[in-house]
Amino acid sequence: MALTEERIVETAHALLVERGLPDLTMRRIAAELDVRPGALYYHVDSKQQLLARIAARVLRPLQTPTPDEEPRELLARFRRLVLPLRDGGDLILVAFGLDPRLPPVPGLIEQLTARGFGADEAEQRAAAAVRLSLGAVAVEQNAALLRAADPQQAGDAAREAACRAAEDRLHDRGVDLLLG
Amino acid sequence: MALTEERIVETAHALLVERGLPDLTMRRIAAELDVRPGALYYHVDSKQQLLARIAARVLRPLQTPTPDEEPRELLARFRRLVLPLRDGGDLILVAFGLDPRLPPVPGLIEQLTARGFGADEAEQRAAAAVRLSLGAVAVEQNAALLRAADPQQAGDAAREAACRAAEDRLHDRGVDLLLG
DNA sequence: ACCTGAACACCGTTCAAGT
DNA sequence: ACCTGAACACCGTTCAAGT
Repeated sequence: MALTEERIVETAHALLVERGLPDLTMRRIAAELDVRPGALYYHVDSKQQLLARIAARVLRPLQTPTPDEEPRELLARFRRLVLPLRDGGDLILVAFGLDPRLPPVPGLIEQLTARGFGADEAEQRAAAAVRLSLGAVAVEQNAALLRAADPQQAGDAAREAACRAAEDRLHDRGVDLLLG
Repeated sequence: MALTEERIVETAHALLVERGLPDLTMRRIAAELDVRPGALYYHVDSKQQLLARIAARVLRPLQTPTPDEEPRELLARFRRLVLPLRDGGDLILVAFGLDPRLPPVPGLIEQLTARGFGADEAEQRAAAAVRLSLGAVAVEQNAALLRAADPQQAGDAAREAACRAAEDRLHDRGVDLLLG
């Protein structure tokens, strides 16, 4: 099958889901596609650009908006999308640097204006909420990685669940304050 | 002069301030200290651990608390400390994964309780505010790097200042909502 | 047009051997 | 105890040459 940017992004996305961002190297992606590393650069400018495409793909489920979805539910979906990807927060952080109007921001603004916020107010609150979610996810993922690496805490499922629950509450609370 | 962990952290911190996180390699740090790369590993467990020490050093000015400092001013200082470091947000994000009670969190909690918030409430709001700041700084730094790399926008000082001002307002607004 | 082969200029980390 | 020399197993990226 011919190599295309589409296929590269697809394969890289699958690799991200399975192995996480640290293992997402150009050489591994090439190997997965049975191709020499240099071949990727005929279809893709750089790894940076490829990561941006992958991030957009990760967030694609948020682009088809469930109509009248509550702002906090939209953000919760955002969070659930990014959280399971190892170092996924870092990836999406880069993507938002590139394009601040990535999902779920436009949908969020729409819902907030529909709920009576002014245009500027809705825009600011949406941007702040996404930044809070991203910061929280990135901190949480780093903490989880470190717990996994620490032999003292590794495999402690109860502790893991407690940390997750605490971060969930924190996130909900912050989002409520920003969007309430 | 004898190589010590202290000297390594000091040199690495200086290198971070001058060149940014992407150029902060073990090999460069070693070269700066006129030593072979392997020598660092006699004093430091890993790059990861070294980065955590550097992050703590970056945040040290926040540990000596200006008495009765307004919560938003404390967070503004946090932001001003991290923002000028190239990819500094990423570094501090890792550090907070390691230790969620890094400055300015303890001082922030203290100020919030002094202003009448309950202990849990103060803790949650402080954590949320730091996560918002970190997410905002990371997004902003990535955006600035991309603008600098884009020949179309590079060197446009007016646009740069406008972006900065917009992010400042966004940050202040978010912090007010979380700490108000 | 599309890909290979091979290189360039790097990484973090380890470890026997030297002092 | 502390450091060097040298290697190991990787990176992203480029580019002449092949098809």
